[in-house]
Amino acid sequence: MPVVSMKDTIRQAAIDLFYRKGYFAASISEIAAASGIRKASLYHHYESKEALLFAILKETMDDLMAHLESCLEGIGDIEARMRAAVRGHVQFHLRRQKENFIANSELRGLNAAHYREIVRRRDAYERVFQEIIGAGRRQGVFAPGDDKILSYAILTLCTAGASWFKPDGRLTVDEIAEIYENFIISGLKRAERETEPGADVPASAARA
Amino acid sequence: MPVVSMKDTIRQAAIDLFYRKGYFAASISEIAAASGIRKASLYHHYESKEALLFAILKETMDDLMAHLESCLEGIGDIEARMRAAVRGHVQFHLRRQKENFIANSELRGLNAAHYREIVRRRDAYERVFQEIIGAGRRQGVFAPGDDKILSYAILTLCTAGASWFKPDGRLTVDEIAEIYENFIISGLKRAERETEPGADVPASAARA
DNA sequence: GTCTATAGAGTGATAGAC
DNA sequence: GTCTATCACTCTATAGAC
Repeated sequence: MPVVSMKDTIRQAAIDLFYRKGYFAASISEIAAASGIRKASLYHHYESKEALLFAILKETMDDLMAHLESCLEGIGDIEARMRAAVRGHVQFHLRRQKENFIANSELRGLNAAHYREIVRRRDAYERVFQEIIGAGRRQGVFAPGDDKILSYAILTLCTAGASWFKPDGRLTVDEIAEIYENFIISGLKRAERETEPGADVPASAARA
Repeated sequence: MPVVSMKDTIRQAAIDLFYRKGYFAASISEIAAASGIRKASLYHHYESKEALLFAILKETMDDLMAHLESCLEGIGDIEARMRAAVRGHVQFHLRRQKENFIANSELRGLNAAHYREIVRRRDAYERVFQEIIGAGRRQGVFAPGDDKILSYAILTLCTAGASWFKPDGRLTVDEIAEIYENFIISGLKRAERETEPGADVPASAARA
């Protein structure tokens, strides 16, 4: 048995090319060449280009959820749970930068059935954050706000880190995670308190 | 003179298709068809597909910067400046959703010279935010932090709003802008204060 | 300013030998 | 499991008539 299978070699080559050029701009020929085989041989391992994209996205989403669950295990306090969730999210995105970038930008390359499968996983992941935000809000730990919008805000904030992060740059993964952690906890605790003290914000309260 | 020129019609068709399918997945034929002409005629108005993309991105970035400057005009107070900048950024991104989405995801479609031109504009825009953050930090209005990382955080946070916002949805542009405004001001004021009271955070202060 | 026609290259995918 | 050869198609872009 080889140290890494050709299937994994192709996967890695595809991740690299999809990240650098985008799914549509990267060709099967290029992926095959980067894997050291001809393009016809690639079809022995993956039945289509779209299947290769789906395999990458599916594994990334499953690993992301597993990582979140392991980060939250045994933690009860709401603020601690949010800190752990944010830290885990940032860590995963910075450590597996390319795959996560693809997972956030190349969903259009999937067929309808595969698209639904990935979105279902993404929704389940977001729901974990929404539940923590909602629980914190009900306990009075976090200020009133819109759970969904705040969850999108938090997740995209951390996810975006993956687009500028350089592994050998000025800051480490943990330093960046800590900056985000504090920024988010502060934002959640005080957001809107000054304008709507103690009350939930009605969606209809439009400003002029 | 027609109400809208063919050049503008093509531009709008391209914005719509680049937004929905991505730059590489959208073809010149489709853009021409959506504009009511044949593909050969399109080349009378734009010399290449890449030139069409560049025209869209350049105008979007110029308008974005002009909008920011008009939002900040005559405002001196740092917190008020940050609030105005965030509000302006969110407004522009939600009101011109498609163009901004393209500007944040299709830079890879540009040639080297055009890429540099757009990045130069983006950097100038980010610098306005970094200057406000830095001034606030020095005045003690904002907590110590890393100006660049915080500016990326703030901008991507608001930009991301454009990816889920629906113009006829539950919340208005101004409601969303206000949520972000408060979240960000809270995050800036207290971020890291608890862990590093009163001191600037050295980049080398790694956590275990 | 728009058209038809086409050049020239590259695409994802398949057939079948080894 | 990898190869060569090829299919059927699409792509961006150009030539030249009207």
